[in-house]
Amino acid sequence: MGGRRPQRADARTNRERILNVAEEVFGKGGQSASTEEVARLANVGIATVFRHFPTKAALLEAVLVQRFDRLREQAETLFHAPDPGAAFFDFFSHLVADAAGKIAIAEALFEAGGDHDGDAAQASDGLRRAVGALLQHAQRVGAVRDDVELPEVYALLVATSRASARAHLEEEVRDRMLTIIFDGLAPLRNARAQLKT
Amino acid sequence: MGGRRPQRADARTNRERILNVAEEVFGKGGQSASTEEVARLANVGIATVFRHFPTKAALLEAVLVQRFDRLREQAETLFHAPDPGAAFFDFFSHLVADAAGKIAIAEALFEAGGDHDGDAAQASDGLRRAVGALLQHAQRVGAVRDDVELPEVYALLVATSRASARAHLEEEVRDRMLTIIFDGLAPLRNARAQLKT
DNA sequence: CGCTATCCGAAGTCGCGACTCCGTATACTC
DNA sequence: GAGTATACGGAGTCGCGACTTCGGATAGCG
Repeated sequence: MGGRRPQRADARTNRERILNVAEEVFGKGGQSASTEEVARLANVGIATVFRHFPTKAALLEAVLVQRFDRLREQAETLFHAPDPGAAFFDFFSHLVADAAGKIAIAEALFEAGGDHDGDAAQASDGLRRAVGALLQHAQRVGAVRDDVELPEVYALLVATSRASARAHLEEEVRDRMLTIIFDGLAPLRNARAQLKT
Repeated sequence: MGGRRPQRADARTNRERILNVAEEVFGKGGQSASTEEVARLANVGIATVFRHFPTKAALLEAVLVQRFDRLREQAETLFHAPDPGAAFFDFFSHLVADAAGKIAIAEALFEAGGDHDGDAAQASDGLRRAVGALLQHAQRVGAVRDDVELPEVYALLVATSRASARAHLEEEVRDRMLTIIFDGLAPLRNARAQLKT
């Protein structure tokens, strides 16, 4: 008994292609993009999609887990960067730029902050933790104000990601937006506090 | 001929009730909330909704126009406030706080920035212009850096509004997020260098 | 090269939500 | 208070998209 044959080669490649196509399709059209379009662009029947991913939600979740994990790994790579300040700001910029045109990802990143459980929420949490570590390192070297905490920083990260996810936001405007936020995160604000009195 | 009777009283009140209920329903559930729910909560048949607003999109647009116009009026009220700096920041905060739980409005505010035309886009544009005026006034009195422009400020406004539109964002975190942005918008970035007088 | 478990695609089913039809009810006119 | 245009509600229709079924193909083992 138990003589289970291994997965067939074509099944494996199909699953992978579906996942990649789904990332693009959901990225461009959001969660409301149709499963049929994913199948068509992957040169695959609709049934094949559902065979590999029992529901549309499962497919979306698989896409998200893949993406979140990838981002988390990138963040972890920067844990031991020589300049933690640059590491933090670079990762912030990179994530926001990366979100351009990735509607579903940005949305999910956003909602996963909440109550939903499941693999995607778990992966999202891992990313959040990694960002938290980057933030702490940056604060330790004085590149970021000590009095800011992860929740508001992450909220800003998510908000700007979502903002650049949809069209109509030129790269230049996005950068100027980030400049403002980065200025707000920088320390030495108290120069003004003394003035204000 | 031409003896068109005026609109009946019950029709007028129904239209108004539908519009108000729709604002709440779309606010809470986003654009994907069903027309049938609007009808039910308004104590009205589905047909009545469609009689007043030919399509769901038209209903949504009516809601948005109402909301955008109201916000624009509030902004215009502040044009001649004694303290243009406070006026700008207060309006920013107010709009973001107001967006809490108003999913559809924040989303639409966002997308209306783009190519869509129609009444909603026009109303959205009016709001944007009003914010631009507040910004200029604030800059004129030195409450906001001179080198920021409307596009990035508006993008930040929209992004934070969207962020607080959905659940999972406590009021405190929202305020801390705004503090960071406001600090980034404040002038005197080089004050610590020259300790401005 | 034949056998079979595995995998595939096309053509369905099914439910949901936007929108319509029509007989009934109600506000307004005289 | 009778007549009529206007408005109403509920029971439809219709299309779309998630998911299933099943006969046919194909990989991989011997």
